[in-house]
Amino acid sequence: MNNVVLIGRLTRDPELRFTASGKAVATFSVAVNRPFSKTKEADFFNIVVWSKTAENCANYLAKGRLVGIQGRLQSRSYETQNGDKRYVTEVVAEQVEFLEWGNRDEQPKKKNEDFGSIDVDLNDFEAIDEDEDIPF
Amino acid sequence: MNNVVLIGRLTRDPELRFTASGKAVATFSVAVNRPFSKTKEADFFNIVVWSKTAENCANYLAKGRLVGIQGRLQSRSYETQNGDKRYVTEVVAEQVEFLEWGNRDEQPKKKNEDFGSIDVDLNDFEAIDEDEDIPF
Amino acid sequence: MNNVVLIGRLTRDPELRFTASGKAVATFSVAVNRPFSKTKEADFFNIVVWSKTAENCANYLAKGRLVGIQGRLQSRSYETQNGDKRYVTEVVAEQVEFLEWGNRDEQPKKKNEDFGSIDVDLNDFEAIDEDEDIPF
Amino acid sequence: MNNVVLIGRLTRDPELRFTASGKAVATFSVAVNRPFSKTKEADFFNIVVWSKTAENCANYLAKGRLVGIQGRLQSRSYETQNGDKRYVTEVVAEQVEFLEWGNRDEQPKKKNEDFGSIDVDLNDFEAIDEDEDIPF
DNA sequence: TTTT
DNA sequence: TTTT
Repeated sequence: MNNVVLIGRLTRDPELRFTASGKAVATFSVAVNRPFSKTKEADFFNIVVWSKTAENCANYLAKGRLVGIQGRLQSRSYETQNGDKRYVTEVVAEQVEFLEWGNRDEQPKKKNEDFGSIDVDLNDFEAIDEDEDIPF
Repeated sequence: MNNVVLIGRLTRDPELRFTASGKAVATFSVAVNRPFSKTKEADFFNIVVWSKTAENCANYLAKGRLVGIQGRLQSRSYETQNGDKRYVTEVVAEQVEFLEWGNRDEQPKKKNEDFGSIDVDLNDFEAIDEDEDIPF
Repeated sequence: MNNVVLIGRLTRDPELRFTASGKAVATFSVAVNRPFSKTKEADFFNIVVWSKTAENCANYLAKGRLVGIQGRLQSRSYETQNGDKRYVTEVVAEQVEFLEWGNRDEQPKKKNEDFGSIDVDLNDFEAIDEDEDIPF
Repeated sequence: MNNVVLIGRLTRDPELRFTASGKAVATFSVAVNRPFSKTKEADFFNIVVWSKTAENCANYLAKGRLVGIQGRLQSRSYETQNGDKRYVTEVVAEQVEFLEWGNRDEQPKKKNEDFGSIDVDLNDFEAIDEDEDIPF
């Protein structure tokens, strides 16, 4: 059991990359406001999204937009340039719900819905080699 | 909205510390097995628990025990010895459910229940200064 | 462990009532759109909120508004007029996040935030007698 | 966004049925203990599981076993014999984690693991016609 | 720097 | 190294 739900705003535009095997991966960071604390304002989390959802995020999301995210927590380690190990915890999104549509050119087509949900395409999800490295 | 649920096993005994103001904080790490991946076996997360729940965890949990955790994700930064900033993401547990009781001396009193739940005491929770630093 | 997170729209204005002991309870229903199904469009759930949060919901929410809800599932039984038992499942909200502010007179004071979070006041929460009957 | 996590015990053995198109569906009920209430002891929820997971539940679970469930809430209506509409809320499990293995003949094969996870087979999941009626 |  |  490993389940995370967040509602927050993108702190920057999503970045889209591709794995060696051609699988799309989008990454972005999200600011989640804290309800009970006035002095420290938000928590910031790195989000990883795969496949079709990754492309949808890259196409339709932008800095500042409000999203709902459901997924799982993942721990990952990597080596720094100086050769020491670093550990990071990130959220692998299975579902990204757009809670605000843009008013820019990247406006989504489905414009008469006031909010929509861009979910994992299970076909893609199934094809994911979860052990394939994230290309960053 | 910031909600996490995990089921996993402690990778070490909990450590109990106290803030300057005397508030108890327990920390431990949990290994959560991945269902869909055979090659990479588990994710590891740091858990922070406050107040009465912290003491209960310190008293009754031990390395290897299975727990259910409900809480929220938190991002925190600190300075290394060399002065550079490091960012960590951890889980602040609001509820810790014991899914396995020990068979050691630290056996819980309520021994004829086969599983129990040690939840945040709201009295304590309320008293928490969430901006108070974790003492580590 | 009993945890629910929903994002949906109110299907009607919240109703505010009070228990015999004077505790506020708000109830409303929420429509949650299904991502994977085109033919059946939404699921509908009854939400129960207590205390200060109940009053906030009654004051600031209205039919059609988008909210994020975090809470727990509850099963409850009651007797019909004809004396047979009926079972219902509802969501007891611990946190209600306003994802859309109204543009009516019930506009919230904190008007320069574009979304806010109205959480359980732990003081009140603590005071709740969870076995007290919901007045309906 | 529609996400539920429960930990509880089966109140009866799972029942396995098949839809007209041959899709497996298992149903069972789960008792979830309440942490904050002494007088009312548990909430009871109906669980629906599809496909391969349904068969795994039918084969390996039994009354009394402890499980972790992750899924989504679903509302459904049906007609009684007398022709009036009844509404039910149930949990459609996407993941069922066995937190206790049986010591009966239906012992799982993977016996040297002390707990395991039987997840939705995405292949099956994908094939589900979510609008197909549950056969009860 | 990890659990079973 | 952050959103509104």
